[in-house]
Amino acid sequence: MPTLKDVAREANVAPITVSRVVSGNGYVKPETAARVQQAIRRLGYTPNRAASSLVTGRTLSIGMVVPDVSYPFFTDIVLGAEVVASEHGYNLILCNTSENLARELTILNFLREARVDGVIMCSPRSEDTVLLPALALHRAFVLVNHPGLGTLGGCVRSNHLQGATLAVQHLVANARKHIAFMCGPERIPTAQERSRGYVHALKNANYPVDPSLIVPYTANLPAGMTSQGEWLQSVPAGSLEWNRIRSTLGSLGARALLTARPDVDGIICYSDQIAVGALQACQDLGRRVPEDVALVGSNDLPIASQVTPALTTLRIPTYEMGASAARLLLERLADRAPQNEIVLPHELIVRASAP
Amino acid sequence: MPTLKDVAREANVAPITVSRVVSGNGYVKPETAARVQQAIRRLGYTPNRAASSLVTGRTLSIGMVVPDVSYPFFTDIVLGAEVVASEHGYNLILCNTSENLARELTILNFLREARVDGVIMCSPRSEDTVLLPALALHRAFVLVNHPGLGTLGGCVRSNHLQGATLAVQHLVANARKHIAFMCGPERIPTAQERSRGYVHALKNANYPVDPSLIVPYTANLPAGMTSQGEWLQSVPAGSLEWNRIRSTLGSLGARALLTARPDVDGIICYSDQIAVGALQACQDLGRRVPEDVALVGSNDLPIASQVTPALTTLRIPTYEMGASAARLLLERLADRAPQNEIVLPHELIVRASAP
DNA sequence: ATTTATTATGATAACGCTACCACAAGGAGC
DNA sequence: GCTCCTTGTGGTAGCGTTATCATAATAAAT
Repeated sequence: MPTLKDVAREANVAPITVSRVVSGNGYVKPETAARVQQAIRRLGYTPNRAASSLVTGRTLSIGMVVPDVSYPFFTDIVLGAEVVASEHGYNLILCNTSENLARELTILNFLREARVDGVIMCSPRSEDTVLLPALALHRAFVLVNHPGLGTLGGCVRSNHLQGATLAVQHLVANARKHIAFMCGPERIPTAQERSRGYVHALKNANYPVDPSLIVPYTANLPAGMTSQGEWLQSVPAGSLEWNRIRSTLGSLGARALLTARPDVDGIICYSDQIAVGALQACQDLGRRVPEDVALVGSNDLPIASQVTPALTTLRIPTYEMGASAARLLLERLADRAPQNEIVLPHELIVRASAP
Repeated sequence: MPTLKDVAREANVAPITVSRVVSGNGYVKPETAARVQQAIRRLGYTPNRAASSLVTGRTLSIGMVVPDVSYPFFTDIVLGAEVVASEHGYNLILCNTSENLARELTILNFLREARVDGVIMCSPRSEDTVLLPALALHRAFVLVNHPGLGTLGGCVRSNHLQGATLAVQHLVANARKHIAFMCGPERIPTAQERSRGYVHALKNANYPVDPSLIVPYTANLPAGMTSQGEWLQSVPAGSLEWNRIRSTLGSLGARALLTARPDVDGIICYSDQIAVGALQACQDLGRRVPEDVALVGSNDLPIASQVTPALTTLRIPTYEMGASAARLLLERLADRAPQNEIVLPHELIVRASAP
């Protein structure tokens, strides 16, 4: 593979001149530049980023860590971050933790070996006391949907209390009397906040908070399993299976809920997949949606608009969150006095499942 | 950030000795190694891959190019490739073309700058005459679902004729008389092969091949657009919207088909998303599925089992395809006499939409 | 005419790591 | 004794690039 030196020889200039032409820094006479460009094309020269970043100390790349790229919610965040990053000449190194706790640290270490300029991390599940030191080893980092790690890094999150309030008030305005909530995986900060948001919103609406209307996520795992992660690891690898698991949990949970509490006439779910499962449970049990039970999902996944009846759901500005995370990180890399936290609002998308 | 030299000084050895401890190559006395390990931990040393690969000429990384990471079909392929790659000490650099033709070449060039050891490319859409030279610049490459680029690279694909035959014969056995096919995007090799597979399978079953039963993909694009790609680029970025577009196309196409040919009693679709759209069209037009119209999708996406009625669909061994692609690439990198092509079979998953 | 700034090019020395060669100590085999 | 092999350690050079300083020619300002 041709090097900068080869090009220099071919164009009869010093290597440094070729470097200037390629990087666009420094003065080069137009004719000289043209001669160099020609040599580059003739030899098929492509610069070596490794060598370059060795000298400059910057890789112009950002580590992006997500639990599951295939989950459209994260895909959109990645997309937003990627657009902003590439506008500034950075590219993303996309890393999948596969919802696997240990992999979070492995990946952070890998990104350190790659000497990425910064890290954007989505919904980490590791203990903060383990995670923070590992993150702090990086030049800069931004967390998405994981508040409370101080000012060492930035944070972008959506307003779960406001979102939950939208959902609860929609059902209240619909004259629903017994509004249940189906929780997400306990370890995930987002899931915790949505649960809290539901409780707050109910209180604000002067509804009693009845524990029997709150369905914990792990309540319906197969015998012997204590977390969703465990279940996910147990199936032959593959995200196709994972989606089924998520919705199966919703189905089991809703069935138990509706059997124990037949008076429930509204269910707010941590995710659209859980809502899809709940929808199936309703159909199995002969409850009409939305007449008997109103259903609200979250994240506005593609599936939300594809099931019948289509799901009313909370849309989170995922693309904007990714873009904001990248902007926050770039500010930190530039050592500009950075904003620490950005909070974005949810939006209620009203469809047939809760009109 | 501490370097190998710093560790060497701390442990009172030569830099090269530290290198040997880290890489595990060469002889080091156990006590020396322990002292070095201690120094590494004390300083928080992490090796610099850029520097290392500059010397060794290998990055131990593989470029993986896919049109859309969020599409579960590709996610699974990526997963398979990743597992095999990491078993051999390689990691994947995941790149998204966003179904964008120009980005295929941009990305191949980026991967060259990164000096990846090889490239796995999924369903490229660029012209072969443009793509092949760009791929040939890499040390080794493997194409997934894109046959016919000779022996310069490897190829992994699924057997579309066999798959189509499964689907057609299933409907024939079900006494369906007028079996239609809804095509995928014309440019995509996979779509072309599935269309060909359908025609072959019909012929083999002694069914007439009626052009009015073949619904081209672009027939139902909005006015002024000539390709799906164009439509995808036109919406505000984001894969969520894309999924809706894919299924909308299916809905429009099926509606036109069923209006023009009311006698159609079976539809085979290029993808599950198109099938979901077709399902909606059937419901809108008052056709019962599967009584009046049997529906077969493809790829066994999560949505296939989540709609009502659940979709009969062709499952493609995606995980295995990714794993095979990685194995093929690693063989090529090791200069072992490599297999050129691996063809994997489809499997028919029978559900309610075509029992 | 002299100073100052701008344009244009190059020589040299790193960046952090490993390949290659060299050397030495110890044991095995003749 | 000698050769040969294994084990253990280090010196030196170089991978492909850019930062830094140096030099020179031209242009602009005094």
